[in-house]
Amino acid sequence: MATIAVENYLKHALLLAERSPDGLVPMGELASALAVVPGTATTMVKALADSGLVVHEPRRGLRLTIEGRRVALNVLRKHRLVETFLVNVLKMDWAQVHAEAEQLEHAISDAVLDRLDALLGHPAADPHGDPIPSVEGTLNSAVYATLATCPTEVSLRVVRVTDQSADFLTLAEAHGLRPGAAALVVDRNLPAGLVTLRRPRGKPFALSLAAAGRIWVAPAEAG
Amino acid sequence: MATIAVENYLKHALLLAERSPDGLVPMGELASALAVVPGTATTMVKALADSGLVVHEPRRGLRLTIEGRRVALNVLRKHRLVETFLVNVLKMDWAQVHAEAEQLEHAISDAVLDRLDALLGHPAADPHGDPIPSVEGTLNSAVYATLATCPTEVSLRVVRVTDQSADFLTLAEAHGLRPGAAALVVDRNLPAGLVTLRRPRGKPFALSLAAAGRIWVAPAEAG
DNA sequence: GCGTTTATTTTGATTTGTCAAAATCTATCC
DNA sequence: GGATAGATTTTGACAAATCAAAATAAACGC
Repeated sequence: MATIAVENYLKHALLLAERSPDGLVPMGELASALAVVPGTATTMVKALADSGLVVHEPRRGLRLTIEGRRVALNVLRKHRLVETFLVNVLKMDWAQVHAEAEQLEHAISDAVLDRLDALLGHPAADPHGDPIPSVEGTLNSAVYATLATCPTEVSLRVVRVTDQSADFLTLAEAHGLRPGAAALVVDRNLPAGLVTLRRPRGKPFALSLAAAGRIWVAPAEAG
Repeated sequence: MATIAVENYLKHALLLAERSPDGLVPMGELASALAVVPGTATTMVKALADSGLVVHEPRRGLRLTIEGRRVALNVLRKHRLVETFLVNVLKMDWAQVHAEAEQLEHAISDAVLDRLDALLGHPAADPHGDPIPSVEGTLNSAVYATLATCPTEVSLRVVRVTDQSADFLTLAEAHGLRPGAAALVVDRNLPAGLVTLRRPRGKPFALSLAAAGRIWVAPAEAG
């Protein structure tokens, strides 16, 4: 079995690879995602390469192998199903559950995972809207517009909030910006870096462009 | 926070201390409970003593300090509540859940623990009948008779099955010997090392004295 | 009471994952 | 085309947890 450290390296490598067009993950990015100095990442990546979980391209970065990706998806599936369980069943605050799931994702067996998945009704996404990898190992990575890029004055539905920090999630919650929520961009002021939003029956409020870019949306009528 | 290894040492020290009249746990017993070579246990116990979690009495054994006992009870509470959750909510096999809980007990936070406890209705014992320590840190350690020691031809109720091995639990399950089940000792043949039992509307069957000694019982009418 | 058995402790080595800091590439910029 | 800034790798060290095997202490038997 992969150790906790190995699972974490692979999980973060997957998340970074998904956001890179060619699947190549630079060492430095991996190191800072893991809060580790670059040299540590190099050492570990070489060990992972020896185990056939990644391919190390010296001075360029790393790529997950099929096997490495399989392990990473399994960890990510555990993480997101655990988050869903914590929010939907234990009624915990969605701003806290990321930290909890960081621990539990390494302790939960595949057998428990399957039961949990069934209990939750095989959800497609976690409470933040992050897609849950299927048992077969596919990850829905559809790309949506964000509040920073979508058309204005059009009815929207929040589909995903891509920030795990408790502070940001608490802020989003305070404005009702959870996946499924309806919203509308009233105005976007690029020079000022501000986006003005309105929720049904709510007052308009502003968000920074950076924050708006972390909230993914779809047209209100879409499934 | 205590590491996983530290939590395991303390948990096993507590379980062994409970079964020792003076609370002194010999090194060898601790080492074999942890499946570790004796020298390793010595090294670790000295480190635990430096942290104030145990008192090391050289060549005699160790004792938990108040603080060590507090940590151990917290781990044990997590273990047993997790087992209860796995059986009662996820409907897992009671023979498997011990192994699952061994991992989860180190990954679950106190916040999750509290929610779980509430969800389960603050149970007093896990599916094996092992008492669940309270949040305040008290452990009900009432001593019961076992099928190896109780009177014969008297109606009984199983209260606890003190063996974590999957094989033993599967056997007990096959005979319906779960906590709460009614049973009666038909005969006890000490020279042969055999106990003959009967369950309501069931055929008599035999168990070894060793196995019978792991099944705790109370008179049927008792609460 | 003295030797033998048994438990415990010591010693030296190993594995895993980490950091600090020096060395080494690579890309780019006039 | 050579200096330089940036990222990456190397090197040496360390902490945690472990094992193997030698050394030591305690208990027991007769």
